[in-house]
Amino acid sequence: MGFVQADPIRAPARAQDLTLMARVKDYRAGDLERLYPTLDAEEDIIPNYGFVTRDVQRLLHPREVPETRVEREHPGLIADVRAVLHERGEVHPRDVIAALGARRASNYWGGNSQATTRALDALHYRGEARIVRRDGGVRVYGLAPHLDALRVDPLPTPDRLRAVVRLLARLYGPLPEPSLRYLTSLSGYGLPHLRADLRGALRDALKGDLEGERVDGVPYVWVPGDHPGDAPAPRGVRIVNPFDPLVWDRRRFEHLHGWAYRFEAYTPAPKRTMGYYALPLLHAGRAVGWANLSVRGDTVHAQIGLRPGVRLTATFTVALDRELDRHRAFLNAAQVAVSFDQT
DNA sequence: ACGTGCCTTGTGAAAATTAA
DNA sequence: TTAATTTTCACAAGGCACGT
Repeated sequence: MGFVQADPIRAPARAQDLTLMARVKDYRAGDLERLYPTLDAEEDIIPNYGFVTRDVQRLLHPREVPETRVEREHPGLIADVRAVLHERGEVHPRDVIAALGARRASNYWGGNSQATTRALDALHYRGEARIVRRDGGVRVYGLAPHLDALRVDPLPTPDRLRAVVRLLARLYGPLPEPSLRYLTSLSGYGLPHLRADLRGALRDALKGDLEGERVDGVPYVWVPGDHPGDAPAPRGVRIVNPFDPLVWDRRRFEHLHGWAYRFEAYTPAPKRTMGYYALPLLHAGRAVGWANLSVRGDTVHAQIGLRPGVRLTATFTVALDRELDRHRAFLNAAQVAVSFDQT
């Protein structure tokens, strides 16, 4: 995949775990965090925050970063945090609070965070630090000599840009051209000084690297070898997370499945129609509804919503039970309790 | 109390398309 | 060729589930 998007909300498991359990045999919730130090994995941004291989990370560095908000709000703090990191070699956010004191900083999403933690994040963004592991989901920071080396000997910029667009097209394609444009612009956060060139790289890819066809008048694109007609017809039921590449592009979802899936975490509770963290549910490749999963005690509670007109055939319920049992094992639970939303 | 992530919606600007 | 209209793009703003 090259990139797996991270999200910490456990409903029922972190997004990265859900994405991986759909693709890795016998994957269990928490495996990525547990095995991360032994894997060819880094945390970085393309097109969003998540986990990348080092080959992919080389496309993103060296990164020329404009002044971040925490640097503006707390002049000099990042130098102090850098000094603590270099002195210890490895720090948990609470170590830095202990060393430098607690100070508030506003974060991008409108909330408050510890200023020192924002500064660690800024060092990571700048390629001056890496995530060495997570401690119960909390990032532990260390030095990043492999990124220092890239400052001296970077990949050629045109190669980096071309590979970024190809990665997006491979991971999220086949997909509508405007969606690839959107993914490319989002990736500008991972390559802030190459934003304009990224647009050019997309133009070049559309003329050269990628293939495409119109579907119902919508221009779809993909990397050579990924022609949608070549994929085997999917079978069974699959419950996937909101950030899975299979459903990430809401435009494609709506075009292919005929209804709008929405991530409703930002929707005020009374206005939600599916649920805070409803997971798209597919049967034989068609999105037929959603699932809200939670673990209480040793039981996975599955609340299933179905689109109008979807019937509970024997084929469907057997396949659903099989999928829920996969989730039960993944979540290390003993049993499953299923209920259906009234529609 | 804190750490952790981000998608959707609204708005105005720009670009593309169509009409004059 | 220019004006009008439609479509696309870019940006800003905002909240919460869950575990420690």
